Amino acid sequence: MLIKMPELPEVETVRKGLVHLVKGSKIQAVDVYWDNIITPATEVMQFKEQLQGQTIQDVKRRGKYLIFLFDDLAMISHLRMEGKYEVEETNTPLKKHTHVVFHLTDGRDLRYLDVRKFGRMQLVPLATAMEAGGLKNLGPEPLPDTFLLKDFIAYLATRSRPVKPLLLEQKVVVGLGNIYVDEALFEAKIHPLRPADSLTKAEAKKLRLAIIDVLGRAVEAGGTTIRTYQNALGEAGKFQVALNVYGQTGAPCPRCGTPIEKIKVAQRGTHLCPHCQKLPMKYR
DNA sequence: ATTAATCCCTGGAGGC
DNA sequence: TGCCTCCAGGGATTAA
Repeated sequence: MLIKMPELPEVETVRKGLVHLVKGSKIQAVDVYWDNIITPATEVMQFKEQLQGQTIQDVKRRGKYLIFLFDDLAMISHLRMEGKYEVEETNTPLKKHTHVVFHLTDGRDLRYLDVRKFGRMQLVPLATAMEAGGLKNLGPEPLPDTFLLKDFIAYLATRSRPVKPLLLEQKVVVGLGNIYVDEALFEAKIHPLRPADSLTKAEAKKLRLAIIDVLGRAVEAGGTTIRTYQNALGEAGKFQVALNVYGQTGAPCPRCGTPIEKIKVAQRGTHLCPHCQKLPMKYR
């Protein structure tokens, strides 16, 4: 099973690679080949002009977002499904699906590639960079000290919608994508369609630990298996984490042997074990 | 205010 | 082989 989309663990690996390769580099000029990558797309000119002469002071991460800190402003970048960064000598031919090129003053380019063109970049003020744009209203990072059980329980109690789409909102906690949310719900033995406010405290406790565990293990794997920072940053699919349910339709559940089922939940493919993750009749 | 639906995109898979 | 249709999905936006 190849993991294609950059989840939080890969974004963190990309961030480290960017720091390693382009921190301290100065932008000479920017080329944009697909305006909709830039938010708002009507301000591509300003985007190019404002970045000219700026030095990359640091690269941060919040949830699945990257935040480039420059001298006078910041850039929020989301890779969405298939976005990736590469560093190449500026005379190297552009690969297909290259949409934004940051020409650096040292003869290299930082290039953004994205087959689906779903990724986005947005310039924001430096002072409020970590709360701007899509970073507004984000939930806590999926760590024991920031993702607190009491807050999780309180949040769940206020929502009646199914727990899976709630977790994908990035509001109760950040970092879960369609893959790891299925894995976390399986680990906690909770059906994706369970109304959030129907979870017991014991279930919330298990689910919180499962989320922290699944993403934490993936971060570790993502940090160890991407081989090089030489030029390809965050080339997707390099890390392998044992997936129990995602993409395992029909395969035996690792816990009980029941065939894994695939259903639709809020327009998303959803994998689960019908024996381990039971849904009471009243919620069907 | 909450929640569901729509949209953005392309490549790959499956049908014929 | 080639053409067609359908599907995948994060999050912003729009509708209900």
